[in-house]
Amino acid sequence: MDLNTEGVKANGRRDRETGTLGKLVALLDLVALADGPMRFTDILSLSDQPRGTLHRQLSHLVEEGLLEVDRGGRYLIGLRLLTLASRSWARNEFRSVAEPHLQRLHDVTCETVHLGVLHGAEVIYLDKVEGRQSIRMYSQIGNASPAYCTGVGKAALSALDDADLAIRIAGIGFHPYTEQTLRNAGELLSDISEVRRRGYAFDLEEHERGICCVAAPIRSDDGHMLAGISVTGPAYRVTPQSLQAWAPLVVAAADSIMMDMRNRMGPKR
Amino acid sequence: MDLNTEGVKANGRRDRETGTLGKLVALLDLVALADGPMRFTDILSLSDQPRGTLHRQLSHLVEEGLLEVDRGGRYLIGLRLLTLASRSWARNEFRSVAEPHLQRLHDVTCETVHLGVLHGAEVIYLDKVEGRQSIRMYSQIGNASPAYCTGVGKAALSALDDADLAIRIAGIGFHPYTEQTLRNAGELLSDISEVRRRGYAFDLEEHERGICCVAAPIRSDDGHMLAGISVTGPAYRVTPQSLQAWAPLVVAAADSIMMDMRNRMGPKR
DNA sequence: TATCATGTTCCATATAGTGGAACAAAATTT
DNA sequence: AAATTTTGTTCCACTATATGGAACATGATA
Repeated sequence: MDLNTEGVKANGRRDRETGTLGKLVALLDLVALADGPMRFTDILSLSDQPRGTLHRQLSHLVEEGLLEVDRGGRYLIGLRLLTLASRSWARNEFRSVAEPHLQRLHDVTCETVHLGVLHGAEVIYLDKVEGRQSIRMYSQIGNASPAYCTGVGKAALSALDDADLAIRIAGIGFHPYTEQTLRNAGELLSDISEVRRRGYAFDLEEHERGICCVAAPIRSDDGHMLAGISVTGPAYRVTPQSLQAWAPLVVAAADSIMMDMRNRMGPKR
Repeated sequence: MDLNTEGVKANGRRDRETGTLGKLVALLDLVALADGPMRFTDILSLSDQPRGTLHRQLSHLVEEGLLEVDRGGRYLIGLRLLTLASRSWARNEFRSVAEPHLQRLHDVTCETVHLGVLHGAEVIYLDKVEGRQSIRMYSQIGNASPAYCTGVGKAALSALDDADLAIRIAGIGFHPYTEQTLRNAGELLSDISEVRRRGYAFDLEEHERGICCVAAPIRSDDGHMLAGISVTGPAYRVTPQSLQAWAPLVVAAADSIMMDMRNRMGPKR
């Protein structure tokens, strides 16, 4: 994980777009973040490129399949990205090691189970096992959320040493998603010391109203990668008591995943 | 969809890597296709770049989060791609329109339902609804498969006009995945005329032994995008008779998706 | 038809990528 | 332990590629 702070915001996104690639990726991001296809002029006003330049950049991205153009000449993210990403996901060792454990955790709790990795001060969800009962909700996989208001995020942060923690927390812009959202570094730090003490983290409607979870951290042996798993459910069904009851199970599953990873890594490949 | 054939192979992948971006994307592809993390030298031997150049290219990709380096200095696809791709997936209008129909089809058949779009001569799977009974298999989403040996692919191809069809079929390299795989353009064309006649396609273990499906084509109103849906199951459970019985349902679902798309698109946004 | 907004192409210039070679660091052999 | 090979990183003159202003299209609106 990258500890270099210069030019990198707390959310992990780059600041100064350097080089040809940087500019193109920034464009990709711009289009991906929009909530629909964008017309040339929309992009023009958001990027600060001259028209000729922008036009060529977009053309190149389209040529490579990273962007697509719909019949209205509007740009949207291309399927090539989906293909690239899916391969990486399918072959991700961490994810595949964790999978059976997530499944088991789901079988016991009957609630949604998440696996996420820490990236800067964000959590990126790598996998989830959904409750059969729930309607199929917006797929979380690949989604990046702030670490400070998610169970997985706080669990993962709790596994950092203080120096590293301080660096990552430094640049967080605390956004009050709900009334329960932690409001500043102080609140986050004290929550994290709680998490360290007991070994698991809660998210009690801190990111989204009506959504709660328990989460436990996963340390890779070398501390190079931090992750977490969580059991999540709607507040009307999942009480603090049930979360509390599940905590040991979540911690145990996290530990098992750690063990499996160590064993898998062991026979130096 | 791109009808330009020069420099584009039948499988849809580009031939001549032009420009800075092209070379970098080719590298990404190379790493994504490998079945594990790659060391610098591995990549060096596969790409035909000089060492200095390759090193800088990789560094740039890593800087942008498109690649990552593990503790052993090996390269693998970065999570940034997953995040980008997931956004595109979640906001894909086609996918979201189709979703309830896929779900319904699954509820009736209790087998796996797929949605895929045609891209050149490949099918890219956009969504799937899995059987509860089956173990969670390798996720197909984002995966690209040859059109000529998949139900969705043949269904989508059948919706093309002859000229377009000829162009796409021209460069296909027919690979005999199983004994049932169509072996050449002639076999494919005659199969497709069958599909056109009856309105739906079968895949009887043509791509993977023991896997069968029925599929129906989805035409977007302007013919700009072609897709298909299928109901897939293991041969021991799914007989040709059950496939035959499901065919009208699949066709009906495909038609409904088309209608919904048309309505959604209608109010010119 | 005239006008304005939007999208595309061109080309001299500046910039960023290139690749050979030299350097550094491990891993392996002697 | 020294020598050798294999692997990874840095440097810099050179050149391919991206840049961006302006001119050219296209299409929508008045």
